[in-house]
Amino acid sequence: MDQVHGKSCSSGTPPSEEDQMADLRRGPWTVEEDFMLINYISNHGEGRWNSLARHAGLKRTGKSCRLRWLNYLRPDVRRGNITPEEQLLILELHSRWGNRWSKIAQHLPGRTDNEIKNYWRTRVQKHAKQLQCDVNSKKFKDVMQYLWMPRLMERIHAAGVNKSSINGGGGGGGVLGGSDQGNYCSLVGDDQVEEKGSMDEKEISSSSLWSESLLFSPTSGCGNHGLVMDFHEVDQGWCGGDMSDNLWNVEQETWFLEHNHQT
DNA sequence: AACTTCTCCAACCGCAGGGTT
DNA sequence: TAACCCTGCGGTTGGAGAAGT
Repeated sequence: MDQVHGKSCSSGTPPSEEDQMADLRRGPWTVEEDFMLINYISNHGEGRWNSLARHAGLKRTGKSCRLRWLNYLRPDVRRGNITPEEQLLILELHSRWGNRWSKIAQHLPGRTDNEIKNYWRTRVQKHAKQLQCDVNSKKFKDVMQYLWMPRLMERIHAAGVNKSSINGGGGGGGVLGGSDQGNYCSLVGDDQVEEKGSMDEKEISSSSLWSESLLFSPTSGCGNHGLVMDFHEVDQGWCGGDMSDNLWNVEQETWFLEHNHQT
């Protein structure tokens, strides 16, 4: 399905600018195109994408080349499943910045804004839909804050314990369990999206978030903030249980919403 | 096996902002 | 300072493959 935009220029006179535009390729990249782009960038570096596209002999727009490079060909692009750490960070940063995908991506080394955006749309938004709430609603933010993020932290914690090499943190931290100020949960509260009194970017470097996450003690994060958090009557215990893939649990989340968001 | 529906993600589009002429 | 170009961002789309019937 090689799509070529419009007519192709016939032999004879050199192609006009219009013809060149009309001859631009669109759609999926071929191996040859990838090779040409990689080769050119390795010799000349990236940037100035329009002229790069011309000089590399690619019948693509500069935009297309840039996108292909940044989202796919760059050597440091990470592929594969989003890890719990990354998921937690995405939820966390999205709660702070909203759909600022590129900004969020800066804190996930090797992940592209496109990938994070896709993750959000295909997983998180879909799940919000299942819960019949808007991703920007208080309800949804509460689910994120009180269910998903603790679950993720629990997973990370468990994984860390299994590896027996958590950075000296260990138990008791209870980042989620403390008062409302300054703890992990507070980041998601209210309708904040953007940096009022903006925290310095350094302040939310991934390393600080990791350490916060790893300090979390699963049992301490549950019963606080005056919210009803006793899920024992719901299948699949809320704290503990199978850590393999229970981030999304519509039943539990519906229960949570029913007991905390009666309308 | 054939068909339909769903999911995921690569790639496109339009727009905004910044730099240059 | 207006016009143009380039880059980057966020939203959206379309197709391939997986899953379901």
